[in-house]
Amino acid sequence: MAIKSQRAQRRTDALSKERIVDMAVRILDSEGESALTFRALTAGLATGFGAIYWHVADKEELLTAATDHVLTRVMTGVAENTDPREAIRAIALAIFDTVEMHPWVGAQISREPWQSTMPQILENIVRQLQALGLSKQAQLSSASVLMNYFIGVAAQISANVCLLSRDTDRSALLAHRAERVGHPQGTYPVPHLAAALPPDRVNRKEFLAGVELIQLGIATQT
Amino acid sequence: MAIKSQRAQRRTDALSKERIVDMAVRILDSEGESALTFRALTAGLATGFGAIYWHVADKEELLTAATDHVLTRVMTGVAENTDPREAIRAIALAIFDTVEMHPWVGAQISREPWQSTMPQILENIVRQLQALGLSKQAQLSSASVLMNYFIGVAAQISANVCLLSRDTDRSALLAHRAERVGHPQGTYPVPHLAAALPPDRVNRKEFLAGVELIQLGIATQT
DNA sequence: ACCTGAACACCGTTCAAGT
DNA sequence: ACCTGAACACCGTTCAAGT
Repeated sequence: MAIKSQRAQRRTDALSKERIVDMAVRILDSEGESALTFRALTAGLATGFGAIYWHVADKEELLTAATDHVLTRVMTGVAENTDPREAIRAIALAIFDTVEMHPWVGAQISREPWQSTMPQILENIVRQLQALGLSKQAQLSSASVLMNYFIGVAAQISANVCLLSRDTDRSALLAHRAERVGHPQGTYPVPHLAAALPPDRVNRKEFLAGVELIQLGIATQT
Repeated sequence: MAIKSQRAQRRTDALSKERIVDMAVRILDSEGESALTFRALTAGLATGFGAIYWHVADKEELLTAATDHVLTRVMTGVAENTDPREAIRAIALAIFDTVEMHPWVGAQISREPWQSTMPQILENIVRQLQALGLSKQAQLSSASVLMNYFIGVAAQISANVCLLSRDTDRSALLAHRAERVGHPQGTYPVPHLAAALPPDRVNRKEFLAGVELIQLGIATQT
């Protein structure tokens, strides 16, 4: 009933960029990146192509807006007035959890790293590094390592989710992997390691261990 | 003349996966990722679609094969019997230079990190970390940080090259960036930093500084 | 076994036309 | 100003047909 009255309203409430982005995020979350087409959008919003293109220039702009929307909501308020090391840890975890909840964000981050919210996150990290008393030079390389580590992990998570959703079962994926890994160069010293290390689901604990390793490196710069 | 005789031969020398991959690499290098279509391939090889699909299953397989081809050639012989720290440095530089020479490799690496040659590189890195005497646990997180840093940088390089080739001139790109960065959250403490840090061309020196920072972190684990 | 090329399904995007 | 939807250009992929 509530739905029906909303449907009746649908010509009353104007189409806005916000509503388009909301629908895009809903589609991306529920059916994955390949399901976000302009046709699916027009169907979900009950409009035509032109209506969407009136509010949004591109599919690219739509994707960055969606990423922006999800990331900013998570990043606001994170890392307020705590210890810099803790703040960096909190930022890292916020990114990790977001990408694991919305894998398409990971792909988008690695595709266009400096659009959307990423510059703000970078700036936040730099502020923490400043608080640690690092030199400008050390700030630069430290921030670069942290950001690129995040981007790399994000890309990996979304890639793994993509593979998992395509191949129906795990065993097929692993067989597929072993097959591709096994052959290429003749002798292959530690195949079990290479087959085991690329984790199907990047571990939160492992991710944090990486962050802490980087922080150890940063600590030597203070 | 040499070309003509080669053209006459074209039905004599069989189409092979290797020749297809070679042509793919040539197209990717000269005209970028968006230019690699099956139509361009058939035109370049003077065949039909079916001929290509006979040797190659997918566009995905074609891209991983192309990445494989470029990466293995660079990685073979790198880091033979030197100091582990030097070896890791050499691996890092090899990846960096490859991606800068073939930006599409960067995109592919971040899209499918564990197909193609990446597992071998990972395995090589783990061997170096083993030589440093790290514990299994430390090997894991150290290798993860290094690999993901590489993947993140690779993604960034290819993204920047994409942007640069799309926007004709640099100033337009920077203005575009400043516009997107300036607004989003009201106050924005260090805007010049955020505008300056995302480097249009990721610096080799900065990249190496990051590697060394990570190595400092690794050194605390020994 | 290996190759050809018309045909199919499906994209993003445009644009004349409506309100 | 804002919306509609047919139409366009361009993909990856298939497949009946050839050699």
